[in-house]
Amino acid sequence: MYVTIMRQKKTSPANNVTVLERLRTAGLRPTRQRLALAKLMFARGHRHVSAEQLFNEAKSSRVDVSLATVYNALHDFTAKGLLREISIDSSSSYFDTNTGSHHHFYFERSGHLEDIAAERVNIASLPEAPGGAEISRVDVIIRVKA
Amino acid sequence: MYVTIMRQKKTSPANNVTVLERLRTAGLRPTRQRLALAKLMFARGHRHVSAEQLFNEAKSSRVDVSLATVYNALHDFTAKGLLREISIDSSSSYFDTNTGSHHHFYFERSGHLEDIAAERVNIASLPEAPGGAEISRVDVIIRVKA
DNA sequence: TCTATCATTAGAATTGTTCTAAACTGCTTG
DNA sequence: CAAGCAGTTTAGAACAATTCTAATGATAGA
Ligand SMILES: [Mn+2]
Ligand SMILES: [Mn+2]
Ligand SMILES: [Zn+2]
Ligand SMILES: [Zn+2]
Repeated sequence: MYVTIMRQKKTSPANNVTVLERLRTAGLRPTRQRLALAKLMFARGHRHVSAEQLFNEAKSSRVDVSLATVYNALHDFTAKGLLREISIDSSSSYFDTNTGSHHHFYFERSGHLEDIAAERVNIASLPEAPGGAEISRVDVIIRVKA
Repeated sequence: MYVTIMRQKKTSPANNVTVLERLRTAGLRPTRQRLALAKLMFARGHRHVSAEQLFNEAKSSRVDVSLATVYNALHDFTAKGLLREISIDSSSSYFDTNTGSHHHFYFERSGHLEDIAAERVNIASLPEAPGGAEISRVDVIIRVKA
């Protein structure tokens, strides 16, 4: 048997390569599941996605992964700096494909998050952390009644 | 039977009156449970308390309330503006006795929250909310590696 | 190709929180 | 000071997000 039939959904080769390289560079084995999930996450622009959402997208795309794998992948990606985890509404957490410095609008009615470029928030001064502790990041969340 | 024996833990009358008035003013019936919980919450300075924490404090103080009542009270207090709910770590939410405008240090290791007076954070400029939506509040969270 | 290591999985378990529906209590009215 | 109703409390069940378990499967280096 020398023929392998490829029946995977077609995606742009460039996209494939990019995602594969991103995983390898991050030190993550590019398994079938992680590749598929990473493609779903990173294909379109920046997003704020919950585990449940990604799990459903996977199902819709006929990517057969378990929910545990979705959580594992999201946490692994986060640990390697490919994603950032955000908890605003304590009901569930979002994974942000935008890992650069930025802030958020939070639409209270819908629970939706929208990025704010770092430059659009001008912080003139901040207090120093108690005991000179290191600041790991500053999050600004603008809660909007909408 | 004309004698009612009072075996409640003694608290300063002033404190009692204050808490009772706060509940009444807020439009909340000052029930035995709410009074006890409000006293625990507001007795010492500003705090960030989880439902579980308050439930345990109640037990320690021999205040016999159910966990459902703790949740009900915390949410009722929040709805009436006596508390403010904060969700940073998605594992559970905190209730903040400081309802004025202020910000927070978040100690990532311990999960502890510490207030920052509003004046200590100087925001020079903020973007307008999309569609001119009303901003309900701006939260600044300084995450500290400690 | 072999194999150690790492990843995936189904389903059970855990945890914070909410729901249910019955018992109870604060408050107003007569 | 009843009576009675709306608002409250409660035990425990139910829920939903997430994590764990332990067995199976895949990856990558030798
Ligand atoms: Mn998480
Ligand atoms: Mn809540
Ligand atoms: Zn974002
Ligand atoms: Zn606070």
